[in-house]
Amino acid sequence: MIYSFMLAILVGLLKWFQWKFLIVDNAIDIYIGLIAVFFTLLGIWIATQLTRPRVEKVIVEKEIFVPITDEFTINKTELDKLNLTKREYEILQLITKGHSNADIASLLFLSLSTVKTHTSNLFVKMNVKRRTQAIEKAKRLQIVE
Amino acid sequence: MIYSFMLAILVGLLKWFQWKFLIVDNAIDIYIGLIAVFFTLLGIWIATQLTRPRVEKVIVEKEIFVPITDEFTINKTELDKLNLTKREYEILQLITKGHSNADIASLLFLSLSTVKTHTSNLFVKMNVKRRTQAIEKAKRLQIVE
DNA sequence: AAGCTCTTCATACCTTAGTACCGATTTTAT
DNA sequence: ATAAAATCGGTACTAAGGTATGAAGAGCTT
Repeated sequence: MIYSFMLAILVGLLKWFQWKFLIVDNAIDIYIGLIAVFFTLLGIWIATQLTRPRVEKVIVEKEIFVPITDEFTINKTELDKLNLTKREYEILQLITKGHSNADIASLLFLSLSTVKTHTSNLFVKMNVKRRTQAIEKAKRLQIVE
Repeated sequence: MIYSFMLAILVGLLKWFQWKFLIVDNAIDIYIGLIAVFFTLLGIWIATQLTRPRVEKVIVEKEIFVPITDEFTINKTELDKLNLTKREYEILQLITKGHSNADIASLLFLSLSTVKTHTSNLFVKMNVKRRTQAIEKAKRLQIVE
């Protein structure tokens, strides 16, 4: 639309210049020059309108120091050394969470006797005498969270 | 330089056009139109040459994982909340290391009774029922190492 | 000086933890 | 298939943990 409008102006200008050079024949160079300048500017204007601004992206890396997420990973080596059974390890985990033997019996649907048997065997394997020592050792060896 | 070269072409063209319209007087509109189109294109070309691409800096955050300096710092806020006495806190620390009441009595040169009194008061303040729960809570609140 | 908290210790009582020893299934590995 | 390990459960006993209550001295504040 803008361009067609420009063409309209162009036509008008042509008529005007045509009339002009009939009057002043020698001034034709000047008019042509003016046309040249005008259309050059028009071209520049069109170009700036049509061409999207060329954007050159320069990627700048900004270093951000992030503390390693304190993901707990069990020390499998140490855990294997202890040679605990599934049940024993399960019970150890509950012990470290502060559960009593009675609690554990309820949680695992076992009798108190069974839990006591497991804990006793567990302590022998861990080479500790009390559950509090088991907790301390388990946390130190990183075999529980 | 390019522009002066263009002006040279322009001068040449003017002479050519001037000569042309002397020969074919009626064709002036066409020549003017050609001039318009040419200089429009010239303007567009100049514009594309002149406009430098805008440089846009894109800052990309690069995460660098830094191992947590595992310097343990006690959570003073949580510790203050509990309002423990020196002795109680001292005993709590020994409990978390797996010591029995008898051990603690020996270590602190106290009677077993005294240790029991302290632990009992400690558990009330910590709102727990057993030493294992105290351990779990103390570690969770990071008030002991 | 009176009041407060902290500390120490004691007795009595109850609960939980832990050991020892046993028997019985069920899994797992050879 | 057989042996070994793991699981489950029980009784009886001892050890340790925990509660309740009281008492007394030390140190601090008002």
